[in-house]
Amino acid sequence: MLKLSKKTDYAIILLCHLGDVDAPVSAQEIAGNYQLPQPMVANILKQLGAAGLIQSVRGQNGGYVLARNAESISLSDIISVTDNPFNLVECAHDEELCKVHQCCPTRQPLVALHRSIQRFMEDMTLSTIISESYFENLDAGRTHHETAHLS
Amino acid sequence: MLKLSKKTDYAIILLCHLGDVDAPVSAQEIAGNYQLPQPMVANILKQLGAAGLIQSVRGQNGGYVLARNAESISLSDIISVTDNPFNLVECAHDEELCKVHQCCPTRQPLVALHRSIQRFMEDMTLSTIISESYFENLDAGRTHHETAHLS
DNA sequence: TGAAATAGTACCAAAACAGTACTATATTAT
DNA sequence: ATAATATAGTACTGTTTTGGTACTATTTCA
Repeated sequence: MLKLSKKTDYAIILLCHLGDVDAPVSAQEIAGNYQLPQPMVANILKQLGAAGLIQSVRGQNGGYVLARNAESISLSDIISVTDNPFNLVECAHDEELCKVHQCCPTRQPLVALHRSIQRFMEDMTLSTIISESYFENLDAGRTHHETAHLS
Repeated sequence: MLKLSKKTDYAIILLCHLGDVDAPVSAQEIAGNYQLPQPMVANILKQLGAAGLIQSVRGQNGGYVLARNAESISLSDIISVTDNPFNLVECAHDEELCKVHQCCPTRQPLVALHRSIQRFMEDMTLSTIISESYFENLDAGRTHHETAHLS
């Protein structure tokens, strides 16, 4: 349906938060701050950890921190973990999947659109997202954020 | 999952075909031509007709023709009919859906991405798609249009 | 030792997707 | 007239994806 999944939506919020602090942050803490379902947040963090985008600290006072700096994490990286790797049309990566590729009238322009979106998402890093966030500078000291993508 | 639905995918193929001929073309004819499931093709054509993108001619020798010229039908128009109107995030069109947009850390950059994609899809008309598919037959490696609207 | 945290799955309900089917109506060729 | 071919409208269904929960095991610290 050409829409970001909730999982991706949440993941961006979580990563933005981790990009703002140095000490490990727990799933419970983030879920509480943004009013997101705690088990979902926990699962997404596990997944982001398994993918190497964040590092986990186990045990009491544990949590998660970014595994690399925010400049090197792209929106494309995030979506690849929480959705599948971006594929506007199936034939974008594998031409053989297109059963009418000999006479397909749409592959070329759709692949062009795919690549444009792909490139945009690769260029948009977590640090870009954080710095573009409108209220970030005004609100940096706050510890409680409300979420805006809850339907 | 940030992927075009089959319905949209098929719709683009159908409309490209209709943009290439003047006489009405039937659902059966197109389905046969592209090896697509006939009932699906018929349903999509009905939907495109109801939305005013194509005109129907009933009765024997009937079929469908474009209701307007190919320059005035955009990819955005098509997607609006066969999927829902494009919405990368729910708050992109209606800020009020964003209950607490004052504190949302991700809205701004995601809406920027939304608008870039939206604009690309509005600029990409059916005639563009048709002419680019013509290029593919002559020069399949030609991809220099790909970042025209998103960079 | 117990509380708090991650790790790894497995599970479930609701929604969306892809595709089919059926009845009714319109047009045309014969 | 009527049979054939086409759209109009809509309802249905199986499968996949999505959104979210639950459970067990392990790690760490106080």
